[in-house]
Amino acid sequence: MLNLCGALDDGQLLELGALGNRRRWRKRDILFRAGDPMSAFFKITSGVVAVVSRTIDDGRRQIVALRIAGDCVGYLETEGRYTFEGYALTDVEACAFSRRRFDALARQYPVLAAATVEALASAQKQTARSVTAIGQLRSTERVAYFFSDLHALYRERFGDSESFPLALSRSEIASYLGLTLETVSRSVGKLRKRGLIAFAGDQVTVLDVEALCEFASFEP
Amino acid sequence: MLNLCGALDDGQLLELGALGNRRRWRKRDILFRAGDPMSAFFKITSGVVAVVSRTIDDGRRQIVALRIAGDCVGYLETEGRYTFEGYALTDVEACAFSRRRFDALARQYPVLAAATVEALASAQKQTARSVTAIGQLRSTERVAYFFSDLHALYRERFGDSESFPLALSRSEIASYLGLTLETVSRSVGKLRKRGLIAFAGDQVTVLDVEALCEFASFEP
DNA sequence: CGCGGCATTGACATTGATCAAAAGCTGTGG
DNA sequence: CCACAGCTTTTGATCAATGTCAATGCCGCG
Repeated sequence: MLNLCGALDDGQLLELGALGNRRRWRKRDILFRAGDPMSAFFKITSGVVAVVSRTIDDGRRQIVALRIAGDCVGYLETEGRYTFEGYALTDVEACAFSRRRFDALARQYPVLAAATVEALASAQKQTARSVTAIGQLRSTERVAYFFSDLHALYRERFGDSESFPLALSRSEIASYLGLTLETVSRSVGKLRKRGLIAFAGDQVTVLDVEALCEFASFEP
Repeated sequence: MLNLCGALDDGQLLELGALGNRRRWRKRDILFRAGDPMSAFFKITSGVVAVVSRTIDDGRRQIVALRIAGDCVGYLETEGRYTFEGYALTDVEACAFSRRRFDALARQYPVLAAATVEALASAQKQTARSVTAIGQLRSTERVAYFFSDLHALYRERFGDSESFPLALSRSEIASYLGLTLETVSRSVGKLRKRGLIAFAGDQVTVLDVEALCEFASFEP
């Protein structure tokens, strides 16, 4: 739940790096479970991780955020336990950092603390956008939002390709948007017919960002 | 978008206090507008403020968070401008703090930085709960969630009364939950008939928190 | 007393969920 | 290389939940 990319890649990264511990997971693995005692958080090196909330009794689950290479996950904690679940949507590589030691370091280096604040603030903005989309948009608008969102995420991280791998199944998209997989499927169809997005294997191409945002009646 | 209650009430609060500047707003006033150049954020002394998102072109608005006495609002910023709007749901009193000076101070006092992280993390958890509620629950469950949520908020801040003032109109509740005011009205009716909540003037009483949460199929 | 704002209630329309079936795809083993 | 099993996706036919529109009721305030 945190992306330390910016200011963290500074001098003291070495010291920090010393406590990073690379690990791997396969698609569908769980990086950490909500309620498990937390010791480390993770900085993703490759792959996509879903932050999922299980605050509802019955099976229902909500994907609260998507994290890709460069982002951190598993930072949020309640009473020493993970607040959410980290679920690998693809094969994933990440560095594990001891939260305790990280906090100690952050007390020494204000830059690090500032980066943490920055990362949390950005996560907060993102989640707030999601609430807005889910609360206010109708199904196809939501799906349009989803693609423009993902597009922006990849663009910000990896520059200007209009294509990126769609790591989520229909049903995963559904539980990110609060819809059913059938509705998602139909909506995706509509967007494709309108020539806003296109598929090639597991790659999505956003053909017209402007139109996509406008369709979602969402600001970019 | 931040609640500095905890660690902030420490020694250096004096220094900080020196830059706090008390102000008042009437119900329905706007504390700050999304997109306006940001200079200060606010620590609420009394009243209730809605953080509202206007990322959608047409009129639709989503209340992204509720903030009461003790919380901070207006901390989130994008390119030097407020990300969201702060809207007074009641008459409000708050202290304005210069963001610039606050940041400078946070660089000196690690405790302050830590408190900021803490506050943002807590806001993030709260918003994630909201996404989950809005994405997964049906109308009456959502309304139940709303009351249990508000109940918890007041309880955490002001101790153990089961009653608190309902600062929001049906239509405001609606735009917090992504529903229409009519649906909210009907759902409130149902909850009242079931004896889970009761009204007396502008005061709500939660008669049975357990049952309320269970009804929302939401963990407390 | 009557007006203006909010809340409630009702009738009806629409969206999206649900249930069910068919169509693609992928990998495995004959 | 083909056939088939086990997926996910697409498509279709209903149905229920919620939005929409409209009327009425309630209450405080001028």
